[in-house]
Amino acid sequence: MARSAAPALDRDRLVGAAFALLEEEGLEGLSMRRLAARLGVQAPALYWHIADKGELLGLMAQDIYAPAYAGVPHAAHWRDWLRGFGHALRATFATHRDGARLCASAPAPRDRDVADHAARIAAPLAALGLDQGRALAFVASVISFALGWASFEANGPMHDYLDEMLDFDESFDIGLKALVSGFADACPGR
Amino acid sequence: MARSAAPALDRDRLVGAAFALLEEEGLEGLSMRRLAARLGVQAPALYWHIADKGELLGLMAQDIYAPAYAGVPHAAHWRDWLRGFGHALRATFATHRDGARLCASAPAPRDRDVADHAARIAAPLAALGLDQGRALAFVASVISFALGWASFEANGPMHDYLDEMLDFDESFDIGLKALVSGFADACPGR
DNA sequence: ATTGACTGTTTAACACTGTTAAGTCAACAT
DNA sequence: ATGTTGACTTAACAGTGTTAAACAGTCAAT
Repeated sequence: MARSAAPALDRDRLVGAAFALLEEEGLEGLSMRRLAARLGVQAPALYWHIADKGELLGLMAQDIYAPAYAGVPHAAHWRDWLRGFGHALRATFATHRDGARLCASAPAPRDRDVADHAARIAAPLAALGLDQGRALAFVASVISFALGWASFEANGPMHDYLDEMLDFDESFDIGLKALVSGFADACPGR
Repeated sequence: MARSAAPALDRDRLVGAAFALLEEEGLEGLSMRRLAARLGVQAPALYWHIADKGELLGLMAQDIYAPAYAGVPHAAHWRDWLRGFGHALRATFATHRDGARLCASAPAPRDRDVADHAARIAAPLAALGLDQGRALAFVASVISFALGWASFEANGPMHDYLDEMLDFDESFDIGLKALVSGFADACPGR
């Protein structure tokens, strides 16, 4: 069972190299052959460790989302948490080149338990007194906004267009604040 | 100058066929060769009419955005206009298969006049009394939200995940309402 | 010690992709 | 009749994700 021969390649090293390649070459340059070359190996070897490129992108997307969830500062109200989450998301998208485009095009894993996954997403908000339905809807909204914004911002020519007449950071903050504080209307009490 | 030989191919027919192909095969199946085949022509012939695939996608994106702008019902307040715009956007994205992903990946045209373009985007809101800076920021926010939401929703496995416990239409509406009504805070007077 | 299984990788190949260069053929102007 | 130009074809390049088959190596059992 436990083999002693060092395989020299595993999922983690693979994903790590993929991120390094992404940083250097962008999403277009992230090809299986180049990734293999960087790992000193032939392309088909990668398929021993992952099913296809989609799975690789999925793993990378997970590694982009995870720190966003983890990096939300402690919050006393679910609205503060959502704002923190939004900013954390945007920050993570910005740290990895083409991060938003990657997350937008990465397929979600398909073997997971649905209810479990949803519960995990909604957990931080549920802990702050929000029912799961609203929690999911709000999180989905914030993710959509951050993802859409980052895609928008990452669109080269579009960026140059708006850069002269729009402060991206400030405008994102305005939009996020508006979105979250607007949730109050959809929420009884509080 | 005016040739009488029917060229049989022009930009409009090209874009039209591209949309038909998109509907049938999805964004992945939208290749230059397949598009050419559908037009009864060889692939390189397309390059007589467009510079590259990016330009084709850009034209298609324009044809997706345009009816969204045109389809916003008359509004007395900029907030009503923004809500109408958001819904129109989502409707257009939904009309064309992979519409959101297409718009997210299509490059913006690069020869246009920046100020002019921005002015045109902000015009409907400016007419309702909003200064151009805020108008651009708000429109960008609504586009980002709708785009991100549609990308989110179009992500197959993710959709199946959330479909059981999330009403996409209703949740989008909640988010959009929240976003737009939240803009009031960023706005003096009104 | 030899066999057999299993892991991890290689080589070769398939069916594609976007795109360019060069050639072709009709319609027009001179 | 000649040349120009518009619109297209054929051939090709360099690259893509992915699969099948072959091949080392290392392990467990015989």
